[in-house]
Amino acid sequence: MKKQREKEILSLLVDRRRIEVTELSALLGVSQVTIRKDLDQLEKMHLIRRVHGFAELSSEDDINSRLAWHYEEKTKIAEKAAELIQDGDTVFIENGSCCALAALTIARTKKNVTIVTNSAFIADYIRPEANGQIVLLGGIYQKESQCLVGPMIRDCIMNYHVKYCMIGTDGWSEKTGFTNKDQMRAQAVRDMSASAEQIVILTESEKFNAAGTVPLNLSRHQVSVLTDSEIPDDIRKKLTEQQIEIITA
Amino acid sequence: MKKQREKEILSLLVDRRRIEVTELSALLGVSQVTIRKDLDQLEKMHLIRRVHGFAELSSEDDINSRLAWHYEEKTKIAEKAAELIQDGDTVFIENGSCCALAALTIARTKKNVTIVTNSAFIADYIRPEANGQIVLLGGIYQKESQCLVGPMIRDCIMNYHVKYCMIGTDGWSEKTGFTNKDQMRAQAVRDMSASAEQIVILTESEKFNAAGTVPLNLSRHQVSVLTDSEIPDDIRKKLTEQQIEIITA
DNA sequence: GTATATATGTTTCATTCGTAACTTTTTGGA
DNA sequence: TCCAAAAAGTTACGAATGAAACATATATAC
Repeated sequence: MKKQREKEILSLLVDRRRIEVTELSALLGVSQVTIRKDLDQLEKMHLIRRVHGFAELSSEDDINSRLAWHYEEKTKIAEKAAELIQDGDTVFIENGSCCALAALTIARTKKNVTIVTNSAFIADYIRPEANGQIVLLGGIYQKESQCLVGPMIRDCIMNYHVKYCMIGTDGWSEKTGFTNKDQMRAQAVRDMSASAEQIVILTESEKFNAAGTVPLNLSRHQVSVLTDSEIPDDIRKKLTEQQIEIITA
Repeated sequence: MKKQREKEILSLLVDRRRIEVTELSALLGVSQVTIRKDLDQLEKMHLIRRVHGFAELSSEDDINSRLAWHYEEKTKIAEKAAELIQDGDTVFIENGSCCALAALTIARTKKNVTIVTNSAFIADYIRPEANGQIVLLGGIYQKESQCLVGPMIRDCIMNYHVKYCMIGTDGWSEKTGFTNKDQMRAQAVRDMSASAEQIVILTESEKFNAAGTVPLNLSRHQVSVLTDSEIPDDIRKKLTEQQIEIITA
């Protein structure tokens, strides 16, 4: 299968954080030159960083390194998300690795789409590819996540009303619904959602295993979940009972 | 003199964009290893990028590469700018290479300073060093300059009122005053200035040689210029006649 | 003034790097 | 089914790299 080896390299890196070129070459049974070409590719996609003799994941809690985890599923989810968008649309995209990939896919495949986001990471990430407008919402800059939070978000978002707001999550449970790690970011999500007709949650099915700490409380909105096909049937059933639409990529 | 050689490397790079390690070594009469150590240093400062066998400036119209040009003067100007700020202050900083250095210097040397900026570049640039808060103003994201413009800036800035607003410029003449290349960014400067008591323009004296295309029209504000000591006497005189204070670094 | 540390620069060497030319595998028509 | 073009992988090699051990200059303390 195409790119199979690149995925293996990624999952090895997710485990080990740092591997020598020589070791990769031995492990995967191909020449070092081949490995280097793969690594060059992965570096172009910002998934890894190269140093003399090694390859390593970008940096600890960077979105880039989170992208390496379950990259294939995320790619599929992002492609499906892009299908929701038409040329010329405006869409809200919140912070998170799935969202970043979705934004990139939209920027690459659609024409003249305005992407409104509270993520400085995403703005920079799609910068080289975007042909439409990028709008960054103002706020307090969270240094680790590179996203913007705080009351300014609400002031900024009032200038817009859109159909789709794409958001990430770090967990789910039947009681809490979708969750998040951070109060400030959760509030940013709510503020952005308030000016959108429909919330689309982008997440790998694995996240359904456990809930995070801060419930997003999105119950008043029309919510869809866009996830991979591995989502278990029982969870699928529970989500449907809660009037949440499920789209699988 | 300390770091003399690094400066020479920089100015060579500004001319040529791309030089081999071997050539640098021959030109400056030191070993390749020494050159490599210098280049490692410069890369740490984000002034250059290294590729196998070469060193090159970051990328064409990136702020990083503009930093390499007159780096020494800019450093001095940035240090002087930082002296204006006290621990705990809030300061506006606009986009531009001098401003980026000033923001970095403030972040490094002051405690708990809130930096409010319309430059996503600066937010990211000072991210690792900042101990205080960074606030990014919302707006349309200009892809090349990574700064934010448009009417949203005004909405965001209304939440603040500060003493100093630090801005860059690309030129000056007696008739136009300070200028800029871009209407949108000029308006962002005006909007930010409106909530500040004093405008501080950070610029190398070289910029006084010619005016750009878009006048900033700052005449209603108290304006200071922070520049290097090479500013010619006649210009110094003209600025003083226009009630513009001159601070030399 | 001398000794001790610290920064700067050099030499050497095994290892890694990118490029080019060549081989194998996949792909997509006729 | 077969063939040509494109993609993926390999081999080979000179040049560039980082690390370590050593040398020299500069600063700091006593």
